[in-house]
Amino acid sequence: MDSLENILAANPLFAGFSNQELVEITGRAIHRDYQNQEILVYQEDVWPNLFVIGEGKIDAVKESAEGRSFIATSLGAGDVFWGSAFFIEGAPMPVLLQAKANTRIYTWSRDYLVPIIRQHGEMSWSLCQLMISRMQLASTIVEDLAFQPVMGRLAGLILSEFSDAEDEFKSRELTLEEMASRIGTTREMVCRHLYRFAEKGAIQIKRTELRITDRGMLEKQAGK
Amino acid sequence: MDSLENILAANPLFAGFSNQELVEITGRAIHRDYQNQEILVYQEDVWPNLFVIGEGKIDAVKESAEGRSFIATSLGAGDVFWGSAFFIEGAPMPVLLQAKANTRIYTWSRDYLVPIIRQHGEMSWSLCQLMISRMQLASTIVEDLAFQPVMGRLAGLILSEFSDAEDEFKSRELTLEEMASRIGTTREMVCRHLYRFAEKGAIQIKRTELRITDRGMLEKQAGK
DNA sequence: CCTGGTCTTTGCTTTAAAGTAAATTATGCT
DNA sequence: AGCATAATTTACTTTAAAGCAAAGACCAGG
Repeated sequence: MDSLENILAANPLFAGFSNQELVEITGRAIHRDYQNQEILVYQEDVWPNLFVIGEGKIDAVKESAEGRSFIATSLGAGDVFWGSAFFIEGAPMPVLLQAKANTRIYTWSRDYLVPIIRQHGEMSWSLCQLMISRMQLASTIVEDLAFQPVMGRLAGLILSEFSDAEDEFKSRELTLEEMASRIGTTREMVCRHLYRFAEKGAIQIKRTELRITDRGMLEKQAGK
Repeated sequence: MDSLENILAANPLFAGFSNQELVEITGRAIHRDYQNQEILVYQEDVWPNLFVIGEGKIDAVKESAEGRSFIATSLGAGDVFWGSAFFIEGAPMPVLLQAKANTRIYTWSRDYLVPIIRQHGEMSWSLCQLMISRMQLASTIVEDLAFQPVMGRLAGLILSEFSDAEDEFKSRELTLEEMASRIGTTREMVCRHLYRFAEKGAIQIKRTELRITDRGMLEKQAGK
């Protein structure tokens, strides 16, 4: 595991600070550890903190009243995230945050960090840039949900998860359920479409492994 | 029409500036006028500007290769928007911007405005807050597309567009096509579901007017 | 007042997606 | 190794959404 100092030094968000300031900020961070599957914050909670991931993995998940879930994004070591209430008082979390591995995060409260950010134009600016890139992610999700049928979204998912599995079978790291949650459908649909892709020769599948045999076909399906 | 000075004075984004600075910034704005339906910027374009709407209305629209379109949001007088490239060099527009009325905007280029923003922590901070609120909008859209069937999304749309039409018929300002674009479906589907709502007693409809008769039923459908 | 164009409405057909249930195969644990 | 549990696969059914076509209503302009 990397030290917090090294993590911040590598993060553009903290690039504008002097060493001394960084030491101070580092000292004020509160670290918390989570087990795999543990929930950090629930959707709709008002959570006025910003954090950076030391190690592990966190999924940002939307859950419906009926129990379906949609994984909006996954965050990993070095990534920065926040509760909406960090920026806007009383604003609720639009997603639930759940650890997908043993995870350590370093958090700062709104009360401590916001005054520092407001003084440092550079840091606010970097935050703006980070938000723009997140926005682009969200934008892609909307596009896919609005225009692409399940098959197209699944093709995109396969390409992003198994792009290094063109020459050899690669273990399916995601369960059907998880794949379904990433593209907004059910595990049965994912399974059926996987086999449909296999029939058409785009992929080969075993029960626990997958391999891309015709990337072009998948790209066409994904509308790229 | 309001003067640009008044518009900026009312906008939290420019709250941190002195009168003198505001005069300078106002002087550097370039105004442009658009006819109804005219397109300001195309999706995927690299457009490094920020603007405020003086008057009129602008829709942010996603278009699919097959010709379907999805209206992500509508902006009106006083609203601030930007091209992604204003923040991140080379970043393409995630949406197309189209005037939905005769519209005047005041724009600033990245080259002029970004250095000013980076120096003013307050302005960057306000931008962060604005982005968070936009993100929450996007978040709601994803939630609706992922979890709500067309009927639920339509119920939500009716509630937001006709909330002041509980006692009397209100002219349908949006065409079926436009409603469809806002919830990601087709005009025929919108029409059918409108009549289904009418059958159940949630609304009353004439060809060009609409009236809510059972708000509770719509809210339940919309999942609120 | 007629006419062409746009918008709305409706019926009918097709397709995609989802729900249900059950069999099969892996996995982890004792 | 054996057993309980979780994940995958498949068949079958139901439902939602979309596509297509045509009829009706309205509007603007000649």
